[in-house]
Amino acid sequence: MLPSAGHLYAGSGTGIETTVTQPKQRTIIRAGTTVEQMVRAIADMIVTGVMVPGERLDELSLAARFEVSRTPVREALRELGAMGLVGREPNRSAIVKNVEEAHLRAMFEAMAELEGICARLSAMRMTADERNALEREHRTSMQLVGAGVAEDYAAYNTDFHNRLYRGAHNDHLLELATQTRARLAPFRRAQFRLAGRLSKSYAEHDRIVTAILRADAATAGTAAYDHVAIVSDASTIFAATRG
Amino acid sequence: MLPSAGHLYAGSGTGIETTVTQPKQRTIIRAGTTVEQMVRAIADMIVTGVMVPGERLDELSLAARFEVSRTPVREALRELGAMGLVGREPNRSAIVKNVEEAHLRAMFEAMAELEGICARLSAMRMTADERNALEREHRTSMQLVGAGVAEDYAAYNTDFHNRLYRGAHNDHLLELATQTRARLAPFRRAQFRLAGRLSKSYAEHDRIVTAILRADAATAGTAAYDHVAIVSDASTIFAATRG
DNA sequence: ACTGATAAAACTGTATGCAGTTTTATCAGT
DNA sequence: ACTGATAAAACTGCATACAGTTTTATCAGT
Repeated sequence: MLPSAGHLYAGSGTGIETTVTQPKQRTIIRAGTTVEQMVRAIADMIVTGVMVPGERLDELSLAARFEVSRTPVREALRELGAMGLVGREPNRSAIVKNVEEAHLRAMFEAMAELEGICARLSAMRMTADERNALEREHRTSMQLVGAGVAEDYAAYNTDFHNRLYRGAHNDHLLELATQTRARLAPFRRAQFRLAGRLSKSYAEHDRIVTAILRADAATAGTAAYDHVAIVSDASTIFAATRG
Repeated sequence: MLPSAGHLYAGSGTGIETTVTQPKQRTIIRAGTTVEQMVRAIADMIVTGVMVPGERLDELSLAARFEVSRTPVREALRELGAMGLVGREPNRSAIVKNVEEAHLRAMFEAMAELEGICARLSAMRMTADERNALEREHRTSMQLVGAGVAEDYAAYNTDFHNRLYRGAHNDHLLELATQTRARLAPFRRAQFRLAGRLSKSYAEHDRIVTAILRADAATAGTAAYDHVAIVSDASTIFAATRG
């Protein structure tokens, strides 16, 4: 599987790896269903520029490429359509959408606002247990920074942000944040490959955690907003250089 | 098609109408593909409570219900999953996601935050034309309040809020707001039947409009937040009485 | 050569079939 | 009666097949 996209995964930490001989345990990484794998793979190819905007994604070619039938390909394309990464019209091939500058910025801006809200609400609503867990995990993550394994830190990072979303104690907000984050995932994946980003990220997290532990809602909100805004900047630069 | 959901469309304005005798021209309304129709039909059934949270959506039953094969059903379910209306896990039936009491409050809170953000950004970013249009429409709506036709005011109200969402000049925020609003729609509908709600709504709009015209972002944000929060209160009361 | 009609190829939309997984029902052992 | 094992039924994931639509290639008429 993933014949042409394979190299994308070699060091990207999505951990798909489909050596048939190996049982698909892989701790918690869970490769997921065929369709999920394809969604991620294609999403990555789109945002990394391997597939250029306007490029046709015909089902048969993709099926051949991923060595599956057209059925899962169709489902993957539909999901990518819902994610806004590909355009779809009846009886026409799906085409790679131009995730152009403007919309990317919009998504990051929205993400920043959402994270800000979650952090603010977390500062007000997190239980003692949640605060303790947040602090504990945050401290632990320092070691990951030292180790410099981007892959591990990315996994922790996801966990950290999910804690913020859940800490707001608002299911719908959690859903909106998760959803937006999922859409930005492919853009963010490339992020941690940048030098020095890890320790900066940790410092930013620290500001957020400290504010939340102090129940300082306003500071937590702005800190979280800024954290995303920074990633946004770095990411748009990346997007600009690839085009 | 749409055997059980048919009545939903009779007066709902989604304009699907599937009388087979009629050619599917329908100007620009475009019924769309089978899958699109199903997505909308199922989404409506979920949101209107015809399908209750936790209910299993097994593919075979749906296929029978809509008189199609499982393939389009699967694609519809995948899209609904991406929309967040149904939950999906590998090898399990899709299930209708929760829209219960607690979640309802969460949705209103999230909606308030989103409206607040949109109003704030609108105050900063609306073009002169947008501001003028907003003011003009707002003034016109006063007559609707006088007439007291809740239905007409509701239509205007939707328009007003959409202006706010668009005024933020952020596609993704527009999407999140629209999506959340759509989910709350059924709960909000009963709102305007409450006595005195119309003129109160107008007054609240007025505060928002004034702030936006003055480019007073902070005031616009809080005014919009409060506007939704008020509707939320009235609505949760309603929700309590119906259950 | 150039346009327009026409046929072939390519491709999407949907149906159906099979393999593997999960759920449900049945029944022996206690 | 009640638990746990086991077999049957139900259902999902994926593959394949076919019908209908769109695109491309070909060729007659100018």
